Amino acid sequence: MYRTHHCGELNASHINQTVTLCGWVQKTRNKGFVIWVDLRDRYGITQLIFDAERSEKTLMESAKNLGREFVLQITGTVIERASKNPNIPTGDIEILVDSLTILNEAKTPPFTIEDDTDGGEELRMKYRYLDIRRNPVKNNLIFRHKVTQEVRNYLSSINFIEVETPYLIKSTPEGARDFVVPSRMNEGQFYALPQSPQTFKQLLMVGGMDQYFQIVKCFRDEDLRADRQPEFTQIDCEMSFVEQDDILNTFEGLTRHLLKTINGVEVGTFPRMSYDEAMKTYGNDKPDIRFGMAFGELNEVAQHKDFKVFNTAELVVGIAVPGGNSMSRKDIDKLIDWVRRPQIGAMGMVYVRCNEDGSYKSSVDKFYDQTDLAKWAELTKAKSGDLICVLSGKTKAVRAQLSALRMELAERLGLRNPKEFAPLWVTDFPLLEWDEETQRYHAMHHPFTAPKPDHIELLNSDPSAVRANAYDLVLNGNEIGGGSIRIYDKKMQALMFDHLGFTPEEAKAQFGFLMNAFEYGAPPHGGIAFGLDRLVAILGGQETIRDFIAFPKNNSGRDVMIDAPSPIDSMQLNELNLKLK
RNA sequence: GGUUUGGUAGUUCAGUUGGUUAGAAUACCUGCCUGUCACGCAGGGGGUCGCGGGUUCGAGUCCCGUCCAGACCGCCA
Repeated sequence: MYRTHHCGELNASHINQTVTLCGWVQKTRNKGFVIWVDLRDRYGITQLIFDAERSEKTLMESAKNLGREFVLQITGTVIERASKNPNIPTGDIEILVDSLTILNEAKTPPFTIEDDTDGGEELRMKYRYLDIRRNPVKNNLIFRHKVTQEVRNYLSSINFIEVETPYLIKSTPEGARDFVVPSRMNEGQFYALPQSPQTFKQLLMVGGMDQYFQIVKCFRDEDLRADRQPEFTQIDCEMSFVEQDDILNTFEGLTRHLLKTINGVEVGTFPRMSYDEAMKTYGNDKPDIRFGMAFGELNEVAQHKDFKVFNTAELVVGIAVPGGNSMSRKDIDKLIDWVRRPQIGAMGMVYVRCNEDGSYKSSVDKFYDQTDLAKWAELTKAKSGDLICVLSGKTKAVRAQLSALRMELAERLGLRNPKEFAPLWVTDFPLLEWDEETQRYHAMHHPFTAPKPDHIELLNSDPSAVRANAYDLVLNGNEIGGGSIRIYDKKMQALMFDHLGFTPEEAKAQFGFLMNAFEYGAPPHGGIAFGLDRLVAILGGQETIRDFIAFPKNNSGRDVMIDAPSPIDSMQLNELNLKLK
């Protein structure tokens, strides 16, 4: 047996016991007459003591030569410290070491293994195994484990069955780019890694599994972000014989359970908001509702004056920034520069100062009097001391711009409290979305989403008006889950592919297996998938998912530790019948 | 593909208008230190200023190109 105890568990009650510990050298403090060594493992830190008076000379010598991150096994006696450290759980005791075994030596690590490390992102990724020794990363991984454990417990307790689905599947042109895998045995043919187990979980419903879930890796070959990795994990779920409400209630239950067991937060019934309403009120289909700053549409009161910019705009819309009137002219100018950055793309910004005395001072006083501005304040729910920011232009673009401004200001004002959780269901998503590039409709969710029954008629007359029983679960301004009621009728599915521009032959070649299955008694079904990485990060109070993934990829999709992707040798290429350009 | 910020000691960073031998902190090494725990004190070693080119009497600093990294936009059914 290597050890009798962990480095985090010993306290005054263990005094006089002989113990054996294993761990890494966090730090040595050599005072000459006495050497202290902080020994660290997953559970904590225990102080070892080597003493000129009480320890053998050879032992003192070996202790002197210990370097950071050496791996040790020590046996010694738990003794009370002469001077205690109230800051750590083991601070009352230390181990007077009798025997010391160096299990492994270590080079000096390239960054310090401490909570506030001096290491930069790139270095930490290259030596991720050292990074994982640090508390913040270690604790995130443990946190993630707790979340997945709770998910499995909860779903299992309500009759869900976890089923694994294949990773080597078929490439489809819809949606994100596929990662492809060449097949050696089938010359010139490729598998694709799943972007989601979507069709398989539907086939499991046809197979009568009734309530399925899977914590599963998915793959999308698209550019990365702080909250996006090319391989990521979903909590993928599907249910048979359900309506939208059944699914929303079931997974509201799961989410509430997680918030309670993981965060100790009790949340009431989740509010629901239609997609159209979310776009109108927050300019965004994943609004952060922890704070107000709802949009006020000002067309009625701001147009038909002499201000051309507004008169020619499709939408004039503003938000009230709480306490924003305290901003200096310079601050506001900076804010205007901010919205004019190409990433935001606004042409300019009109502002109204809401003075304490109830008067208004705007950047467009030439065109609007106090009565006009009072109406703006009413529509944006601005109070005295606020600043109203107004943007105008094409509806879609302006909403995106003002939404970005709203989030930025909320961040600056500290309104995005990571300890506060505001879940929201966004429902009634459009079924289809016009794509300018390919000049055709795309499925907004995916091509298996059912239109609302009373909207089927609209498919021919006004496709973009068709709404689906599709929904997203939004938490603190992040989409953490999304799903829909599926099509389970072959004819309906064929009609859907038709609207998406598939010929019947293409539809059959790519999704024939699904439509065939629908001919053998497919139950009505629907489901949802949660982005686990994102969910875990947000429950953990962060928005970047990388430190909740043991071995993440960098911005260019590289694993800098193992140096992947990398070329393969010509033997391998030959075997796969591949030739490089 | 685009916008933007950065790349200087092992590490995190500073480096003024282009001007002497490129600095600080920390880490590392040596010595000292009778209770440390961010230990302290004294000393020491450590640099292809990402790479290539240009301007100049002179470039870490200015210009062009390029590579790498971060954030964001496009993209992500």
